[in-house]
Amino acid sequence: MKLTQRKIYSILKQHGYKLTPQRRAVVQVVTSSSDHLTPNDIYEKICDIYPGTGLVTIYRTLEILAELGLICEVHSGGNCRSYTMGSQQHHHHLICSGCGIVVDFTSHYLNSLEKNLSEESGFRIDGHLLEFIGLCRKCQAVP
Amino acid sequence: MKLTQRKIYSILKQHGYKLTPQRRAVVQVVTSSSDHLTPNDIYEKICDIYPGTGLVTIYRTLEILAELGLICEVHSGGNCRSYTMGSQQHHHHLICSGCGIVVDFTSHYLNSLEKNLSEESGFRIDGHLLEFIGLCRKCQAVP
DNA sequence: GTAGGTGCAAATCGTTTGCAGTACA
DNA sequence: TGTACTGCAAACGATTTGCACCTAC
Repeated sequence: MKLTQRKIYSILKQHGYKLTPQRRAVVQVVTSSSDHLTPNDIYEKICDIYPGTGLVTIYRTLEILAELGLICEVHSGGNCRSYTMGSQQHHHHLICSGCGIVVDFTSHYLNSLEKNLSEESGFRIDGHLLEFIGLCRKCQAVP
Repeated sequence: MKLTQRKIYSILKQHGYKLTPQRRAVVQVVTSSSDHLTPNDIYEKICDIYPGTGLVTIYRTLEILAELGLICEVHSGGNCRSYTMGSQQHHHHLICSGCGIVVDFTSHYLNSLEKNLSEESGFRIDGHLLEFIGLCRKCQAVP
């Protein structure tokens, strides 16, 4: 299930958030890229769409989108966070530390692991974060 | 293979690094804790061992140790990095969003998942990050 | 003796917050 | 109209850098 811009707009509205041009711009940028984007990447791209938008607004919008599960946060090793489109289907990331490319994958392993853990620990598990870091085929070739 | 302090010292020497008391102190702190430590955690612990050591030196020492693969960097979601002894015994965290308690666990699921992923994607996988977020038994009881 | 290591302070980077003005519903 | 949203600037915390002094080898 892929989230269209329209769908995101309506979800935002449903939750009582106003639809400002800045928010539209952020949504547009995020949905139109399959890469993971740092707030700064988004900021730069937004200069073309809706100039004058502040970086602060982008941070605040990303926070909302992440909270609603419309995008997901990626911790790609470095010191800055980045975001990528979230299909509502739970997925995980395989990140290349060389070029930064992100490969999504899903795994049924996690479901059973989560169930076991929950039973053993008594936790009510709400979510998880799984990321693999490595080098993609291309970057392995380049020294 | 478990890394002793002595072994780490000799590896440092082999690579042309000098053995200063500050570096010894960092190694001592890191090897004597099985937890994940932020540079600041280490800084505080070092006050007892070798007071006067600067936070800067800790950063620089950690960088060296990480580069030599003697410790490994952990990105526990938040905005600050932390380090842990690099044993090949990978473990993961189950974190309560209520009280913040952290439960460690290991999983053999991950090994097979990593292997599959590596084969399918062509990535050389160097590490991973797995965290579950939820509510522990106690926090579920308290509204 | 010398190159490498240290500590301080200041710079830097990513992110957050306070606040006054603005615009969506 | 009123509340939520925006943008600026300044605050903030983690990390890095410049530089003069120090110390392990």
